[in-house]
Amino acid sequence: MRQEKRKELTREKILEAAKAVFAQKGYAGTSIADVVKKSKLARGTFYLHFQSVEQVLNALLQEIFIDIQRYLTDLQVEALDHKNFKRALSDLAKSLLSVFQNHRETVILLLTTMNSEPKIRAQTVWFQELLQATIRVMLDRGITSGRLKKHDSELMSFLVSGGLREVLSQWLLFGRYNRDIESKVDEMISIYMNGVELEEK
Amino acid sequence: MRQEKRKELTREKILEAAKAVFAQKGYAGTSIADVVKKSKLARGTFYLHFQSVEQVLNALLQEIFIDIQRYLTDLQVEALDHKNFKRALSDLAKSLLSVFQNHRETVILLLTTMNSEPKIRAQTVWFQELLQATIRVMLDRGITSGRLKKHDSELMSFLVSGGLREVLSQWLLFGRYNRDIESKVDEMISIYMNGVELEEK
Amino acid sequence: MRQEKRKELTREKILEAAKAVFAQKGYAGTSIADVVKKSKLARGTFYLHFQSVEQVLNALLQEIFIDIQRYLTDLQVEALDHKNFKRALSDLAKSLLSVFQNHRETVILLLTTMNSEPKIRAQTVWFQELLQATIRVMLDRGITSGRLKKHDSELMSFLVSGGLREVLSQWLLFGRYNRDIESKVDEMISIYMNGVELEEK
Amino acid sequence: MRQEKRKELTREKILEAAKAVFAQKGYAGTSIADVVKKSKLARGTFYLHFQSVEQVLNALLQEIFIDIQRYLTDLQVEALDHKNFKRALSDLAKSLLSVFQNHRETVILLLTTMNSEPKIRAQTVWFQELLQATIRVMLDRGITSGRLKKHDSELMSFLVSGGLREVLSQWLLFGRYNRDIESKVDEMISIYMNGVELEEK
DNA sequence: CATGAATGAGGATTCATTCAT
DNA sequence: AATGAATGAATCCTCATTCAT
Repeated sequence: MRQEKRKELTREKILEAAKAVFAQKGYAGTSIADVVKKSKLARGTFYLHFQSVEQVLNALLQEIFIDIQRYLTDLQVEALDHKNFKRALSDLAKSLLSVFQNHRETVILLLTTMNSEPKIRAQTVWFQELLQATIRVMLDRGITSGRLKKHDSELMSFLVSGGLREVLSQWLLFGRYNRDIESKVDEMISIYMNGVELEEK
Repeated sequence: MRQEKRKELTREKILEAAKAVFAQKGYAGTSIADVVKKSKLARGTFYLHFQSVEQVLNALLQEIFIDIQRYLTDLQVEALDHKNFKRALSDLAKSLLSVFQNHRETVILLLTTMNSEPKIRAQTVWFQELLQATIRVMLDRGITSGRLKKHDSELMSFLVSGGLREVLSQWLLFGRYNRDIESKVDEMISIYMNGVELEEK
Repeated sequence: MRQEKRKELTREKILEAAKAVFAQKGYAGTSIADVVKKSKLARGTFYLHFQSVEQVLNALLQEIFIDIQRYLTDLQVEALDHKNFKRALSDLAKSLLSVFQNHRETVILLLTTMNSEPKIRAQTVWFQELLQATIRVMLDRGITSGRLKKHDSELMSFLVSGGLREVLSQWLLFGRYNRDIESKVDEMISIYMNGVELEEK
Repeated sequence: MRQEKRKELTREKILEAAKAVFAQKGYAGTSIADVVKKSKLARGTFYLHFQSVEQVLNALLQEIFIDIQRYLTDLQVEALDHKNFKRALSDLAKSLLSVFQNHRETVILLLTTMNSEPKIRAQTVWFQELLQATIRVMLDRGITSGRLKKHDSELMSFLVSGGLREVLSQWLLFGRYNRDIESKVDEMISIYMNGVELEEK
């Protein structure tokens, strides 16, 4: 029993080391040797836990995936039934942001890793697909219930997930909106809901 | 004089070979050896023209950069002065798409390369920044002229560029919208302009 | 614990291989590949122990340096206090020669490597400087004690170390004096002590 | 005829460039590419004049060889017949030094190149051999004429050439004796002639 | 379970050399 | 005679992977 704990601890060390190296050199630029050196473990030890750097990336993304998935499924349920629709959306978005905040390093890893070469892409599509599916479900419900215009909900989900991703990048990668991220979220929602064009009288 | 032509030709061969390998293995996965093998030139010849794969990427992106920049600056001028604002936007977006279409392979390279590790990011930011700057100028003019709501034009530019990028990815990377890309563009514009929420009566 | 021994053994193999290649091709002409081939180890193994051929040279010279230094400091102490000065000098010189004899290959390496390009020179100056310093100390003591003429002891140390080096080269590099090296040493001392000019009567 | 002059000029450019690169990187460390780059000529041009870096070294040493040889043969003739023997030696040594002074760069090249690996050694032995032969001839004449003690003139020539070489190195390589080289020469001669030991009364 | 020395395949880079212009 | 683009062998160096301890 104690040996298992020890093993788990070593695995954790490798993940931590990998996270640090990824942040510094980027995923594509890190070798097993890099992770081993950072972890201060022996070269052979790495292979007892992972077979490749890719697997480490996978394990890291796995962790955040579960969190995000839970949040989204939990929250989307209530959102559209709520009387104050925008308010519900705003709450959803903000709590999503807090999840990202908690996994800051991993989300950055996700952002810099998404859409790169095919092999890695396979490990990250879930993020976009999950986001897009959630948005789409909400939109479809909104359309069905007569609250939203009859737009192509798939296209709409692309626009929103893309916009969200860009704002996320600006926030986590480039340090913008460190303070007023929450108020910006409300503005985003307002734009998607009501558009930017002024009505002519 | 003919020798210079020959050199230029060799350079072109390397760029073509690189484009092909990038498309197959992704940027991060391609070695100088790969490019050399594909180009069927000698190993040493590569170093006569480039120092690293990164420089090849750079040269490739350079080409498209000039095209895109010219298009955007040319077109943005007219757009907002036009009487039919949406129509002007639609035209702009569509001609931009045709530029992307012409540089299909390079745009894919750009999409899969953007936002990856810092070193490469530096070579691709211009794309997002150019796009965002263009959008922002248009929005600011729209706001000043009283046609658009007073939203944060920077935030708005993030949303639009992000949305556009995602749609581009879906189109060029995943083969969606091969036929009706043009009609989708009009729908996108409509969403950003008027929002998705139905007015309550 | 046995693993460390194994490592030390491998290191020794590399040093031996290097010594052999140096002797055959000369330092400047030997590549890492040469040493690896001679040692029959894997290419990567070399880098586990050294970073460059230069470092190997260094390690080789280090060994002899310690021996020579010990001899010189041990012996110089007694020499000048001795009643029979020439005899003491002769003993010192001869035991120094025996050190050189024992490290034959490395001394040859030293002789062919000294005074070459700056980078290597830095690793070999100690030899000349050590020799010259020792000689100088002895001379200064001889002058102070009134046994030697008041010549510039630095200049004198240059002459003696240079002469010694040349004789060494003739002996170890070109195979001269294989038998009567000892009697030659006495003649050298005699020359430095009493000069070559006959007194006029 | 003019073409020959042009060719000679190009050859000179290569020699000059080589001299500069040798001084900076040392002989062993310079490639044809280095010399070509420094000379600002085309790669192919090098091969019209030389086949290897070694040949360039050779050409460079050739120049100084002729000068030195002439000096030595001219001067040794008179020296020993002179009434004031030491004075004659002193003159000889000093004019030799002035030859070295004029070929400063090449002599440094010679000093850093002598006694290195076999292939190069072959090109530089003439220097030591010439020096030693000259010294030996003088000594032998001195012995025959009853002016010098009956030492082994070969051994003596090794001592003197070695000492001279060391002093040369100190002077040209390490910048010692920049001013008083001439007075040091007289001291050297005095040492070799009369020794350093004080006569007991 | 953890260690780290050794391996050798493979990619990066340099260099002498050729040859068409 | 001079040029410089192209060549490919040779070297340098890193990396994932194995295995005895």
